[in-house]
Amino acid sequence: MKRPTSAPHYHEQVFRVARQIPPGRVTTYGAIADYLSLGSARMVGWALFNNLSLDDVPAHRVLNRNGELSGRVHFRPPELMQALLEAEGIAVENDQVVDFASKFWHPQELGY
DNA sequence: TCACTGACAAGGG
DNA sequence: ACCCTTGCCAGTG
Repeated sequence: MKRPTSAPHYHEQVFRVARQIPPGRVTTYGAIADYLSLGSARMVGWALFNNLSLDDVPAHRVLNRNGELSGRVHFRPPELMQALLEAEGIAVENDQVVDFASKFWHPQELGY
């Protein structure tokens, strides 16, 4: 549902960035929060949590700072998050992305 | 209105 | 490397 948003909505900003995470790459709650100057990484998780139904937002590419799939419990089934990542060629082991550092993508890489 | 909660992060011991 | 504390800020009771 679309609602009249006059004030800056955290949701919209988070989605805007999340949608641009390249397939096969991942980023973190903190990186998105930092890029948007939201002040708190918790806001990012909160935004994604409240909009799980949006299929066009690759929420599975957003991890915590350790590259762990901390948000997997909110997928149905929980294993879906890992499955989506592996489908993009991202190896996951023990709820953690393998070689997280090389897969990491920061919003600042947006064509500058 | 106050207190507690959370898909988090950074720093200290 | 692990555990605990603090900062963060919108939602909820």
